[in-house]
Amino acid sequence: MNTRTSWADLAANSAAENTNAGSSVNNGAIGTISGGASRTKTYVPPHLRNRPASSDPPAPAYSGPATSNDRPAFTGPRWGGSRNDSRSGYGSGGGRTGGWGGGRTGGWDRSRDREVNPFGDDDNTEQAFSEQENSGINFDAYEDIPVETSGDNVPPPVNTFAEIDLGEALNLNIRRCKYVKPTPVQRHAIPISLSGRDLMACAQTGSGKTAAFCFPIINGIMKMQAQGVQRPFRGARTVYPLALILSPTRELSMQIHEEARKFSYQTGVKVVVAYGGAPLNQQLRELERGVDILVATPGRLVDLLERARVSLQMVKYLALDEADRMLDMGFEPQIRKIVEQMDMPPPGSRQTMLFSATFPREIQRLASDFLYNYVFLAVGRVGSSTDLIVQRVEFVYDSDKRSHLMDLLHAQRANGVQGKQALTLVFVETKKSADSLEHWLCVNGFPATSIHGDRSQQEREQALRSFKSGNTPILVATDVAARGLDIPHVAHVVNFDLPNDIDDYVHRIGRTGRAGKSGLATAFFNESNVTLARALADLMQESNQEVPAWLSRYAARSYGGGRNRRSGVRFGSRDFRRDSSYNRGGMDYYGGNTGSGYGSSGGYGGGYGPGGTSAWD
DNA sequence: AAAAAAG
Repeated sequence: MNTRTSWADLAANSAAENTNAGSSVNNGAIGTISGGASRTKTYVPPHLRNRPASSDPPAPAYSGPATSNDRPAFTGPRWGGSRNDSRSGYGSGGGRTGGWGGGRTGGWDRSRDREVNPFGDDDNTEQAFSEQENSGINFDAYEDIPVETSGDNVPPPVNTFAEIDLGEALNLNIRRCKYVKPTPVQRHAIPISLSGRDLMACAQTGSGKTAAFCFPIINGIMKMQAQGVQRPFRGARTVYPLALILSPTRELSMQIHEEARKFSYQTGVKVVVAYGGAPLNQQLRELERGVDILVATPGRLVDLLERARVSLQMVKYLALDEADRMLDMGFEPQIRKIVEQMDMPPPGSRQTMLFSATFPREIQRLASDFLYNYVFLAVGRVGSSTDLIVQRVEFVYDSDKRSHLMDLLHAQRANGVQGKQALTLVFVETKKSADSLEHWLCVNGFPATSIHGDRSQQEREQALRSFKSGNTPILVATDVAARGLDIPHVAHVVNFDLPNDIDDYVHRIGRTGRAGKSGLATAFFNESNVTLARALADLMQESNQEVPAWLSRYAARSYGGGRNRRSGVRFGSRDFRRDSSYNRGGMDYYGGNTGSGYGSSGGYGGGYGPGGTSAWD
């Protein structure tokens, strides 16, 4: 599909494609979602299985309403109304006055206890581009996606949501989200989770992972509530979530929270988010109104745990998104503290799900500490980091990078769609260079904003909104924006500075080409990136990209240093338990390979783009 | 060496 055209054409085409309204919608399967299937097996919540009596939570003294059904919901805008990016275009000086928390105008109706409809048009920024996009769905391609599973008695995949008994309320939300058919990772992961098994899942960026772990969690909590689960009482100020979802960045936690709220609408399951950089008091108030699913970043959660405002004692579901990042050197101690050193039930007494697009084997080894008899699942490329993204590498000296970027942007603007610059995400190495590049772009007439860890949380969120809305169609970012963020319509990802780790590259370019759309990724390569040459060349080759001869020469010259050398795996990752080097004294009971190898390789799922939010992440 | 995550 990659006939050679100029990058400018590619960017323009990709932008055009992303704003065109497609028409072929498949709504056949919707009608077949069954309200309540005829499954009569009594449900045993995970915490009641294999559980020594001694570890039961203390008898609850609290006998009030056990579920969070009847809580008022917040109807106001998040932190005051929408604002324009104050830095957009330098001088446009968007006047935002309020700071945090000032804008809690909506209030909530205590008497009615009405839940805000998350499907409403609360969030205008998201709607700016996409009225009625619906790209064609290439369901046949699903069959070609390579899948690897390993572990004991792996539950078989399903083909439709109708085959799984998720419950009426959840089915309704799935329909509201316009999800017609489960994505490949959902087809496999949901039955595994519903069967009560722990899971380590490796699936490409934008493949529907959030729903894959949210659906079973929501379903499980609904069942617990139907059985009248009761929580301990340790003073009114301590809350007991039943599920915990951790992610490595604040914005990703926000995004997961928004998704989870949609999935749990009118299910009686309450989702709350907690992250740093935002006023603690507001989050505490939300928590006090009750929480079933807590979405959090590690730092803020540790804070809440140490203040005893949150107890993990009742956690029955633990999900780590971007799990490999969560367990890398910077995060691991914090994660271990949360998972192993507070009051969370141990593996086997809770259900644990780890998801990521990349899963290096040493990280798998660390992660296995959190898991009990788990299933490993790797779902092959689903139209990301592969054929759907055209990857280009250009040799550019540091001193030429700016003017080169300028050339790209100029040509892109010339080919702009509807007079609008296509959304371009520019990754740089440092926070400082993000600031200076943003400034330089603005000075040179390109409306840009930036996101990185030295900006205030308001600025970060504002930048993201402004970018999504097309107000500032260029976003300069550090790796804070590399993972998980679902930004529709990103036409072009520029690796102004390449990362040192090929996995980071994979995550970065995964910000484009989402939900079955095409995308373009351009990387500036020079001598300071030689350690990446081999991995980059291999990755590009694997995804049928044109590898420049000069890059191949760099690749051949480098001695394939360990970490960055992809070991010729067909796709994604491989269960480290199956590597021959992993053998702890005959503990071989994991060895059984029940792999449902769909054998074939290549091919991608067309995917569907339900208005606004994709089913894919 | 840098980025992220608490204030």
